[in-house]
Amino acid sequence: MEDLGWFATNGKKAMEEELIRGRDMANQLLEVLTFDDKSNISRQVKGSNSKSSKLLPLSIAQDLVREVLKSLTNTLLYLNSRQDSNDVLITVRDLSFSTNCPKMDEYDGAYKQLKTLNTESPKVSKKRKLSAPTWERTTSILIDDGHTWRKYGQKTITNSKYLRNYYRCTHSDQRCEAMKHVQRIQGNPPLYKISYYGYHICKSYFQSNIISKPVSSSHSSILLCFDNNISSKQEDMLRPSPPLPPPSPPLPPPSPLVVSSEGDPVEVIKEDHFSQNQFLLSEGLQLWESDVFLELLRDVKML
DNA sequence: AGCATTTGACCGAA
DNA sequence: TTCGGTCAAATGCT
Repeated sequence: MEDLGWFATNGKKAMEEELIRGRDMANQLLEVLTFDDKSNISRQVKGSNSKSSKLLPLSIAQDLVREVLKSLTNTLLYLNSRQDSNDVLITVRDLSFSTNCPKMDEYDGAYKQLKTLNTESPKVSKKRKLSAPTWERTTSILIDDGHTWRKYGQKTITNSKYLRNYYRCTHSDQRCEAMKHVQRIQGNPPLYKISYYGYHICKSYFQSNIISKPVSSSHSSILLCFDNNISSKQEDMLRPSPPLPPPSPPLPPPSPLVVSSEGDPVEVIKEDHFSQNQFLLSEGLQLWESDVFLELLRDVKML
């Protein structure tokens, strides 16, 4: 429960920093979007050997979007990790890019009970999980959430023509007990309900945070743990996977939240068998066109 | 070989 | 008894 103290002390400041960072990123994004692509591309292709110059505007913009999303998500996660955050969930619901919501179990009764189920009975427990998810959202597109998930089951649900898919963090071997359920609740336009249970404590979670490459160096040093939930699998599909760097320096202890860093490709559920973690890479830019994204930008702009 | 997915079976809750 | 969540063997993929 000492985390509560940490949270009370640092939460507000951290949220403030996150929001500021998000605003900065949004501004940068705006610049990129209004940039003359052609001239920019030619300049960059010929151009310097600076790190950023290797990126085409599209990539830059994508990175910025990720940063914005990360920032917003982090803030929401902060808010959502407070006990009095009932109203925040409404905001979260609207943030279709948002992600898995790792929460301290101290804050989350549902998770606590789930954890109890998992840890107190070493034998196989097939108890039905609590109905209250840690985090829930409804979205028309399935966004990579920064974590890799392993599907462990699917069920037909009564009164629903769509299957419900069950996923758990691939790092369950690290005692990471994060899980998520994905169910399509509407066909056309597609609408998915995603429920997250528990939070990530796996290493990759920290790693992804640390290897995150800040677009703007000025705010890159925020030492918070958040989870932006972008599946690495999707990342892999987007960019030929570079080897992960060695584990980075220790982060603050069982941190409340975590930021993952990279890629926000669109996560797509297969129409037919609902196989998860299938992503439309080339459609990463769907983000740009989606109402959700525009709404997101609007929100950031208003900060 | 190692990891992810599929799928039928099992189990507890309602 | 039904339903939903999970397990685990079989299978597929890289």
